[in-house]
Amino acid sequence: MDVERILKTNKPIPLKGRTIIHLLLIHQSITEKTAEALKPFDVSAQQFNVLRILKGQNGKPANLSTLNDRMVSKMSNTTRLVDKLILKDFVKRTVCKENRRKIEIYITKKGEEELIKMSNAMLSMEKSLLKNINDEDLQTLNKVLDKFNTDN
Amino acid sequence: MDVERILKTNKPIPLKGRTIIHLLLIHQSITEKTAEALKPFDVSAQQFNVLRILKGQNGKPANLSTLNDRMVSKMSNTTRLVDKLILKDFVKRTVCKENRRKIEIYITKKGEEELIKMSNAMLSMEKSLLKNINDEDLQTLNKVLDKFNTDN
DNA sequence: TTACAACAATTGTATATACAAATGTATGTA
DNA sequence: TACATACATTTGTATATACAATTGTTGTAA
Repeated sequence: MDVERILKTNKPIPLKGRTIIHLLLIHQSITEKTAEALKPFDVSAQQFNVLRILKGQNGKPANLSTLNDRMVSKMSNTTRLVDKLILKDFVKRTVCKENRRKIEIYITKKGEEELIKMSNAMLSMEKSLLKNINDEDLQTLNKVLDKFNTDN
Repeated sequence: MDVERILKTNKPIPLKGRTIIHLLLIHQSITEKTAEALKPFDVSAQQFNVLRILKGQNGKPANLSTLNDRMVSKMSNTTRLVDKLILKDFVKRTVCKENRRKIEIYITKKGEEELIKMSNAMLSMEKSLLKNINDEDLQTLNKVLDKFNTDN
């Protein structure tokens, strides 16, 4: 990942700017590789994420707000995202008895089975992406990333 | 940026996976802050990027393929992206005399003036985002990021 | 009990992006 | 010259995402 080569420039890039660009380029790469890894299962990264969250519920249902809290995406998408997972028979949706405003979403047997395969594909993707980075470097990386100021 | 808190989980996340998620969360943050910084100028991050590339040409025009090489985005968008910049009178587009297949794109005076303001906004955004990270950490970060395996 | 605010999810619409096909131009070659 | 091929950009279409407005439900204060 040689930032200067990718941007096809010969003048040095300021450290802060270079860092940001570097992160954007790596994100680009992660996104592409994720899409590729999940392609055989016909799900998007976000759909995979929803399935993973539902799995983490250990049988308990999650409603849309909960899903949304644990995701990056916006609320309006979550409904349609779940719609697509229902079409694939990966999740079920029912109205919450206690509070009819809420929707409860469960992962199905089929969804769980597919999720296992997806997770394996994702793991080998991650392994490949990080194959040149040892655990010590990863620790260091995470430590620096922790320092990012992500609040406004 | 406490990954576990954001994902609202109490079980530890594997190092590799945590790193990927960490990067995705930071990207999310960069994207949001960038959009916010550029909002007063009514340009998207990609439009800003195009202007910056054109500025870097030092008066020489760039054609669409060149722009595309230096960008992350896909070719089909570049035409429409430039369309929008033309509407704002930030760039000009002419057919190349030597090779009528090619399109030459220049930044306008107005585009350059706005670009300076945009760049300042972006700089202070970057400064704010990285305010807790010193130069040594940034160097370390870049060194580890260099090790990412971004080829297929 | 009614009226109103808050909540949870959905829908509409505009904009952005991705992928494939189409258009117009140039080049090589038989 | 005529043809096929490659090049550079554009267009069409499907899908994704963002933002605002809407629907249906619940809680609560007068």
